[in-house]
Amino acid sequence: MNQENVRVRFAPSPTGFLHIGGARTALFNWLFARHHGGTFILRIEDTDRKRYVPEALDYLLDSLRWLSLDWDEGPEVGGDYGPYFQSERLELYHKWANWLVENNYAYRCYCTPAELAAMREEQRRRGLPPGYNRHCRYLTPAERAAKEAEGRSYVIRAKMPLEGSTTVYDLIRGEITFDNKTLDDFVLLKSDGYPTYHLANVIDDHFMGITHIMRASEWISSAPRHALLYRAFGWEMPKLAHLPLILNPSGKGKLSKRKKQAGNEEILVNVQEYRDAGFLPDAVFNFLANIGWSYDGQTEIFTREQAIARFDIKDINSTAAALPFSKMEWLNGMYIREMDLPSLTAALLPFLAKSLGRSEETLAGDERLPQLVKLVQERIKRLTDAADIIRFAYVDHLAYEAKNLVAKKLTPAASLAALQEAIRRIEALPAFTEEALEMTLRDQVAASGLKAGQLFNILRWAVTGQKVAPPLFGSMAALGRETTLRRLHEAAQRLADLVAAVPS
RNA sequence: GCCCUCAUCGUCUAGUCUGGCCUAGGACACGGGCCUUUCAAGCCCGCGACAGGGGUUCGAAUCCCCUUGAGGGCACCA
Repeated sequence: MNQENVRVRFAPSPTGFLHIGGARTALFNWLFARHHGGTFILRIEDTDRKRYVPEALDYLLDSLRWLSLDWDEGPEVGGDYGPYFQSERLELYHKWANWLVENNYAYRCYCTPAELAAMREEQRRRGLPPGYNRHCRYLTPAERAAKEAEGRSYVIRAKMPLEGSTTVYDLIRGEITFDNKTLDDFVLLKSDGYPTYHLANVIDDHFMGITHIMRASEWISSAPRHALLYRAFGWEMPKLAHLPLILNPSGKGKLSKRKKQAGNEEILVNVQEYRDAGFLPDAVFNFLANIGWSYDGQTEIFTREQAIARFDIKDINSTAAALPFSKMEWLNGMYIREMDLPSLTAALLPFLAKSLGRSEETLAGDERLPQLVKLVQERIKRLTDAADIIRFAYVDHLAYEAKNLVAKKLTPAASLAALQEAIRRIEALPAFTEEALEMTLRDQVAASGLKAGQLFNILRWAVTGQKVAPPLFGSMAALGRETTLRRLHEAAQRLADLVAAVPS
């Protein structure tokens, strides 16, 4: 095992909700840190003031906590390498940006956004590759002094080598070489005094003692820029691992925050959407761990602890993956079936409350709830599926057509007779339990020569008003003697009316 | 346009580094069956892939090259 003290970070920018791909990145970093007994750091990259969303930090922390991805250093927990908000580290960035200028690795650029836009337009029109034309790199001292005298605002750009090549080593992909000619003089420090990702990330990773950088593979192209910065500073670069992208379910394009729909299939992009859609955090964790990484190529379901024990960067895939959404549903169902009743009930409460129009307190106090939850456990994939299945227990009046009470291959009159016999038996029951109900009703089937399905279908409609419902005896038991019998009598009345209306 | 990356069932993946154990394994989905009072759950069976072409080798999914395809990047965003 790795003896070095592993320090990794997840470094989101607070611009909105936590993207499921971001969550996967966080998850892999977390697994890696936990596997090595290292440190998982949360760093907030809030250097883009235009896209900054104040509430985003709360969303981020909520989502990470929901997934139980606890961080050892960062917001709310502190640490010895803070501050963990980049907006509070501006002095550091200025210091080192200036150092780069003084040591001829960077220069001040006075080009205005308008000039740059014009330049880009020109490049586009002439079919040239986009990129800064290095205008200010070649300013004479006099020109430079003049710009300064004008008091023009400036950015600091990296002075990239014009020839040669830069090779980075990726733990997942091996060596990746870039021709330096293709690297433009990117911005390090913006005119508003905030650093760009490239500068801040290198400085912070260095001073925070980061040992491994695990980030999405969309960053591969910037890796040589970062490598060159490390070289200029004379710092050792952390080990790199670029994680495979998560694609849209269609497999076309990376999973974007905007595309919410692919055909009829819904696409859940943010972690909170998974929660709201009735997914369990453990299931989402398990699901995410299976994208780009696999436990052993055989086992689909595993605990966090098992994943931690087995996690290794070397087993991370290099191939981009589409989200297997239907597998997410299956997995969630598996987790639901594994839960104990009290946990499931607690998890279900907010969803039931919302859908059934009752308060959580009311529902929690309903003595029938445990039985109902039990009925639901084997037939839901998402927590949101439960309400419809047990809705029959929360309506005052059942709305269904009387003809549904007529069993297959039976006349209305015969159906009525069967129903009445069932009522007689149930009323005679000394104890209204699932077992007692089943025994006497199966007795009736045997004695009457009816098919089980014939009798039970009549009763299901009578008791739940639904074609599809949970198992009959359990449903009756959950409903209770009084409600069950009342509904049975109502059904008998409807059937009687039907028989009277359609004599045959 | 330029640079970079990737390429196994519809999808997620194992196998690729260290060629032979691969007539390519698992899972989801799909189809069929069993069970069964409906719906589920569970169990069983089935369908289904090494992108194509060249090499290297006694032997290639595994190594090399080319083609094709897909994706990412090319901002005073991260």
